[in-house]
Amino acid sequence: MEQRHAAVLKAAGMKATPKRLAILELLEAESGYASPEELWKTLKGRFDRLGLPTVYRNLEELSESGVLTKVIHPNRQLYYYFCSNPEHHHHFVCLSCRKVEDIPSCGIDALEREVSIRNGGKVLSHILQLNGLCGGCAKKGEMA
Amino acid sequence: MEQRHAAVLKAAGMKATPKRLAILELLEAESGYASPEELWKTLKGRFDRLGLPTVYRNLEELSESGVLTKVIHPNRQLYYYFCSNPEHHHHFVCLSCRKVEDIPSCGIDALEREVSIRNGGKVLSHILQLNGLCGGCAKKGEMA
DNA sequence: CTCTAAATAGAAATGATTTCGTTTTAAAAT
DNA sequence: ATTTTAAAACGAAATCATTTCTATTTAGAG
Ligand SMILES: [Mn+2]
Ligand SMILES: [Mn+2]
Ligand SMILES: [Zn+2]
Ligand SMILES: [Zn+2]
Repeated sequence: MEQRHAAVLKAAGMKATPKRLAILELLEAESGYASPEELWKTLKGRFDRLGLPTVYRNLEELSESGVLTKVIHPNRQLYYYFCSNPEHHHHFVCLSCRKVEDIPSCGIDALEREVSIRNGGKVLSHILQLNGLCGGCAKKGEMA
Repeated sequence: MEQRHAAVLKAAGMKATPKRLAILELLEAESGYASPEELWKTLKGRFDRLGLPTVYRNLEELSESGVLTKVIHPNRQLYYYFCSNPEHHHHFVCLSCRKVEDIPSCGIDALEREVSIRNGGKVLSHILQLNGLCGGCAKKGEMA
């Protein structure tokens, strides 16, 4: 499993450092998204030294190379999620327990075409995210 | 036109203050989205006193009552846009000139149903935004 | 016109995120 | 195995967009 992550990092042109591997392992084990500070608090015990800026930097780099996914949260803080699904897809994120579920298909290809054709514009990226309560949390009716 | 905005504010349960009306007029005249500080710099000359926190507060309140639309920007700063289209729809935002164009339809209703049925979750909100370059900017090939 | 809850001012605080100069390290090259 | 070096990490300090707080003003109901 460590090999797998090391290969992913190598493929992304990034050095396979112990801290990066630890971040990936922790995030993969999580069922949901996590904040830089939360990851730092969990991981700093496993290293002699681990700076919060290092966690921020790595999460951002991993997100840019597509290894991690950024979550857009109403509170405007940064959250990241590990998703191994290589297909283009989007996410349903629970605002209560932070679970993330895949949304397999989106009609965005069609929308992109429409924008191009109608206005001559060029779509560089898109954001599609459903926010809500997962099955478990919806039952409990809680907002943690 | 001032009457129209006053009515909108009243309908939203908000007092029609001169500053709120000025914010709405300015944003309606804009073809694109604007930041709180930009609006403040433009408007503070028109009032004896106008605090930046007031602009922030009003933009947020107007956004919460649905009068304005928040733009999700990669630089993580706040931007707001005035859109008078009352139908449910989404936006294509130009990262260069900040123009905003309506996206009339989205397949999100279907996705919401799918999430509910498949996992028993409850979709509380969704984000769909296309980022890119509008027709004009795509031609120029510029990123301001 | 009076009254009051809502809105605003403005200075100060906040705090998540980033920067910077230095030190350490992964991994390529010998 | 050792050397080399560009990348990564440190961590204290800075940044700066956004929010908070208390006193003051005002929109609009009665
Ligand atoms: Mn996924
Ligand atoms: Mn619109
Ligand atoms: Zn949940
Ligand atoms: Zn444009």
